Parts: sequence; C-alpha cells; structure tokens
Amino acid sequence: MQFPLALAIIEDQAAIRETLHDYLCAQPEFRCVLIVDSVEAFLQELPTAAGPPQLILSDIGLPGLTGIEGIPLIQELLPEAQVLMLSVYADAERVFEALRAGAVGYLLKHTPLAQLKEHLLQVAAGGSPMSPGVARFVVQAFQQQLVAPIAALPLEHLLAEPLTARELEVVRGIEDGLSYKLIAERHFVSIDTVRSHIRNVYRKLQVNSKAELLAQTLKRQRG
Amino acid sequence: MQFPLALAIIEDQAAIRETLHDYLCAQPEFRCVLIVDSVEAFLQELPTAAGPPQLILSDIGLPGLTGIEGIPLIQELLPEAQVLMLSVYADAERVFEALRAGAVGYLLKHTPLAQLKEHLLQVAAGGSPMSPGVARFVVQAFQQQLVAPIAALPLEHLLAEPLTARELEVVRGIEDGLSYKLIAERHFVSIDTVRSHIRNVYRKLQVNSKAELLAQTLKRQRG
DNA sequence: TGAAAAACCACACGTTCATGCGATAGCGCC
DNA sequence: GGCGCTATCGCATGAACGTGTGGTTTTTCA
Repeated sequence: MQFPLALAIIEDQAAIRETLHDYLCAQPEFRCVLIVDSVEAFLQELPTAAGPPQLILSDIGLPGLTGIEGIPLIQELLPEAQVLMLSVYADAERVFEALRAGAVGYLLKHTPLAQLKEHLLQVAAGGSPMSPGVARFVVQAFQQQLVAPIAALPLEHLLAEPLTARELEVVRGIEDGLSYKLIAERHFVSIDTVRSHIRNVYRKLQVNSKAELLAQTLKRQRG
Repeated sequence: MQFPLALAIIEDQAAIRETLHDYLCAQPEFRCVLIVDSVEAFLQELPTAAGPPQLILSDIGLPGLTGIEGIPLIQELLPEAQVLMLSVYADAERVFEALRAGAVGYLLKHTPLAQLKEHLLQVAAGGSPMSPGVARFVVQAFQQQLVAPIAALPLEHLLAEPLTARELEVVRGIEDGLSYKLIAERHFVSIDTVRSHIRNVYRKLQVNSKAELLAQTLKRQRG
C-alpha cells in the first residue's frame, strides 16, 4: 500500500464536510482528490478530480441519491475503490443494505476524527471497520442463521476428487428425487450403469445412501 | 454497566494464558473469576468460580472441545455471558462458524493487550469487536448476498394438512440422512412406528420416497 | 367424559438400493 | 503401444425402503 491514499468525501452538511476535510486532508497518509456534497456531484465531478480515489468516505443521508444508492453507481466507474459509510443511522436494516450494496465498513458519525483516520487506514489494509454497535447487528445476523455457512458453491470445488460430468448428471437426477430406473431412462443408459456411477459418487463424497447424499446437499445449501 | 466486569479466560497455552491473566486481571475494569485451559475445565470449575462470568475470552484451538464447540455449552449454563473469540486462525469458515455458534466478536491473537482490553469493554457495551481482516470476511458474506433476505419457511405453513410434531421429527431425521433404524433409535420408538409416521408424511406431502421428500425440501430451500 | 387425533406397535410383501464381483470399449497422453 | 481414466454393462446378494393390513395406548379437547 503506497501513501498517500487518494481519498474522496461525500457529505452534504457543510460543517461536517469542512471538519472532515480539514482534518483528513492535513494527514500525510491521505490525498484528497474530491470533496462533494452529493452522489450526483461525485459522479459528475469525478473526471475533473485530481485522480481516481481509492477510498471513499460517504454519508448515507444525502439529498437526491442516498449514499447507499450511490455505491453501485460509484463502483461501476471505480471498481477498485472502497466505500466506507459514515452515518448517523444505527439501525440494522440500513447497515445490512449498505453492506449488501458494497460498502466495506460502516461508522457512526460520533466517531472521533483520530479513530476515523485509523479506520480509513484499516480499510486500505483490507479491513472492515464498524462502530461497535453496528458490528453487533452484523454478528446477530449470523447468529440468527441468516447467513449461509460458506459459499454455497458447486460441490465439485470442495472435493479433492472432482466428479465427472456423468457422475454429476446422476447426482442431479437424485436431487430431483428420481429412482435409479428413471435416471437411467433420462440419460438412455442401463440401470446398472447408473449404479456404477452412484458407486463412484458415494466413494468420492463419502456417503453411503441417497439420503446421506441429499442430506449433504441440503447442508451445503443452508448450513 | 457496572465495574468490575466478571471475566473468564479459556486458553491452553500457558504463556499466553499467563500474559492475558497478568494484564487483564490487573485492570480495575475486570475481575477475573475463572482462568482455565479447556472448555471441559471451564464447565467443570464453573461452580467453584468466584462468580458467574459476564465476559468470556476464549481461544479456538483447544485440546478436547474447541472454543467454537464450547460456546453453546457455555451459553446453556450462562445465558447472559458474552463470548469473545481469540484465535490464530483467520479463515472465513472458522469465523462464520464461531459467530453462528454464538460468539459476539472475533479477534486475532496478535492483537495488542491494550486493544484487547478496549475490545472487551466494547463487548460489555454491546459492541462486536473484530480484527480488521476478520470483519472483511463478514462484510463479504453480505456482499455475496449470502444473507437471507427473508427467512425460508417451514414447510408446515405451506400445507393444507399440517405435519404433527412426531412427523416433523422423522422428517428431520430423514433430512439428516438417517435410516429408519437410526431415526427409531434417536426417538426411542420402534422402526415400525417410524414407518407409520413416514407413511403419513408421504401422504401429506404427496411424495413416495425419501428421495422425493429430500428433493422437495431442496427445492423449497433454493426457491 | 367421550370421541377424535396422535402416537405407538406388528407382520408381510414386493421394490429399490448398496455394494461386491466382474467385463468391454473409447479416449488422451507420454 | 501401453497406461490410466471414463463410460458402459452384467449379475448376485443382503439390506433398506414403501405400502398394505391390522391393531393398542395416550393425549387432546370439545
């Protein structure tokens, strides 16, 4: 990570904007490239900025587009940029929306300037700073099992021994609730061939019955 | 929040345990009530502790039960206690598991003692401290839309004929990949009873095999 | 309190499944 | 060419499953 980091600020309240500007832009770690009062202004003035921002500190409650609505628009132009939200709102819903939209962190406005600086540096270092109460919302989402355990990704990637195309076909048949006989008919092969594939699938997935196979699939999908 | 906060520490490595003990227990904000080297020891010695801990700082990599496995056990005895994980592992999977198990925060072991103290206080204040990289994993889970927008709902509400408690139990057994025999053993009934329930479930759900039942469950879960 | 619902149990029969042992044929690749 | 992998197919056996019929006991609740 090389300093100074190109920083942009989106904040509509002039007083706060000035404070952030005065403090952050005076830091040697940052180089302010764009200070605006709305998402619209950001998008419009971006071409005239002193350079592409790497970090964007954005308010949520803005006139016109909200900070949350702005994230995807900004990321379209600046895929590398990381957006850190700075908000007075501390409700779970807004936090989730911001994170889902692509924000990498969420701070409350009462955060001291020195900490804000630290948090911006954490973002640049791959961190995701969140004010204490905000983080608790996020953690609770996990505890309420709202989050899938691990990327619900094609099982083949999780396996040492990948399944062949044929094997995947019969697995899909089983996931559709078909009997061996029907799977055989679906793919125009004999039932013994299906058995043969199943045998290999079971070995690779370490299961011993249709039920276990389906149970594993279920688990993978919900955790 | 009244000080001092009752703190317990679970850490198997003596050197680290001593360091934590020496530093944290010397702080006026904390009152160490139990310092142990395993989850098993924690559960066993809890009755003899100087009082019920409000905060529990636990390692993950422990001999016997892991810190993650210990969380639900601990929470059964101490529903009010908040568990903060302290780990050398920085992989997404372990972080998710810990949070899902009930941890309120997740710190890496290289965290400086002074920060660790701050983080413990944050926990007591309703925060969820996470080391920067750890928080990023969590945020990414949101960005990858792994968070369920709405809860996926119990099949019983979709049915004209609702399943009875017993019937749901055997369905869960099937979803866990168990055989009739194992389901029977799990609920201390005969295998013929299980058959009987299965029969009714199949009629209500309009399916004719385990595979179809599981397939239906799968469909329902992924929409 | 009395009937309905749920839970429990038993036996029997045919089907499907799991898994052992094969075998043949095509393909890519060194 | 020979080697390994995949796909195909066959057969046999025991276990698990699905479904029919018949019960009894316990719980629920109108």
